[in-house]
Amino acid sequence: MPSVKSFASCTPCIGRPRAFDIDAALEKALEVFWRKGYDGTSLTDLTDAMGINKPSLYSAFGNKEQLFLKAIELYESRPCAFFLPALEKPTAYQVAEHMLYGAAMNMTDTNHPQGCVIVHGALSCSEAASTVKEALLSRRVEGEQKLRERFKQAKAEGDLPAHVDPDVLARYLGTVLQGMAIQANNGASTDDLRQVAAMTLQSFPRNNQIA
Amino acid sequence: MPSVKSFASCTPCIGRPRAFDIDAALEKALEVFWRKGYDGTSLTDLTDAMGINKPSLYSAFGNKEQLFLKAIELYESRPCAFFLPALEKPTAYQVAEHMLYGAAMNMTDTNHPQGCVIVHGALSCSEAASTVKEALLSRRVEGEQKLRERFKQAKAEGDLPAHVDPDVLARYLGTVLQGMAIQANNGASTDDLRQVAAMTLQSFPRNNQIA
DNA sequence: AGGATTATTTACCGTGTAGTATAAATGTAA
DNA sequence: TTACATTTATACTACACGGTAAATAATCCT
Repeated sequence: MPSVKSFASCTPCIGRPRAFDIDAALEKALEVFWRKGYDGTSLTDLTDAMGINKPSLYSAFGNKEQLFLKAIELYESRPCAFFLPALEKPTAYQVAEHMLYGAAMNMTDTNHPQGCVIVHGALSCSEAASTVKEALLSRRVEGEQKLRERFKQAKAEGDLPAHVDPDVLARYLGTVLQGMAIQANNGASTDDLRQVAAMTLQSFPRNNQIA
Repeated sequence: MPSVKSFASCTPCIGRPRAFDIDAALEKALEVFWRKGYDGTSLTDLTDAMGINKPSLYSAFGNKEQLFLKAIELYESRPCAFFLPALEKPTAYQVAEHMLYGAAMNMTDTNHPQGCVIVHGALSCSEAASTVKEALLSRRVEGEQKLRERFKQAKAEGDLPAHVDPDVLARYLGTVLQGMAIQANNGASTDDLRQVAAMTLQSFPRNNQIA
């Protein structure tokens, strides 16, 4: 996960300089998409939040769809993102643990909208914006794929009992995480989601567990 | 749960008779909302699917918002609904079991759109339609409330160990069900969701279980 | 200073939206 | 047959949407 500085076109050295911070504007755009979904966000919502005009938005980011995709990139590479760091924990149980508690913390953080922009965006996305829909779907599929591979590796390392199915484990964890996104969007508290995390971990196999 | 025949205004005995079946039209409307969400469904989508014109729709159902609310009523009272019947199972474990497997079956049933219209509708609903948003939110809150009460009753009956918290159980189950709705909407199969249901039940306390 | 290049502002375009006014069509009741 | 009540179809309104053309402003390079 490289620390990318800017997700948009690099600033040229010639011509009138851009009057706004392109990364700060993208942060604002992400915040709006996060709160209102893709279709629910209008260009007026975006330009108001970003403090720029429509032509500036179009010249800097292409169009609404490309702006959204860039916002999603930013979302996944944020320092507070919990998914990728959790994958690197030493045991499968710890992977699940960090992912669940990280989600409980992140999805209810009041410094940004509640829930998950990927889950919210996908459901509030008409079939007219099929590119966006598919991009978001593939993100979630990729996420579960990474979980599967991580658990497969854990099994190979003897970190998980031989009888467990990494596919099922990954799907179960993915389902709970997506459910937590809905709960957070509904106003659930951090502790509410922590309790869900604890329950979820009860059915998660550890090494040497009879299960 | 009475077997209501019609969710719309009763047919008068005088004047030009209505040329369409109002309940069949409502079924069609539900199907569209289910597939496309609230904001994602246009009046043209609705009138096309229902086979009627806009003025007929407005005179029969009021407006888009009221039509949606009536469609949700229909959704919850359908014969294939799984939530309320599951609540009446004799033990808490069986309640959870029937609800999870019922959801796995229902949400992937190819006779209608995948997932849950309440989850999908709420997320694809701009703040302009705050009435709809709140109505859907209260449905989910009520659902979890019913689960809580059912598990509280189970505890009083000695059907659940003394140390379990009905609130946590209800929230956990609700979270998984909502996650399953997302998974189904993403194209998960019935078996995929059945596996999730089985995993979920592993952390669900039974009577006389050490847990 | 004077192009060249890029960003900003303002005003606009075509389309799709939810919702409605109006009048014709179709039935019942007297 | 006539009066009445209601639904139908057509056409329309006002507005918000995503996106853009044209002119102006600000900077760099020569």
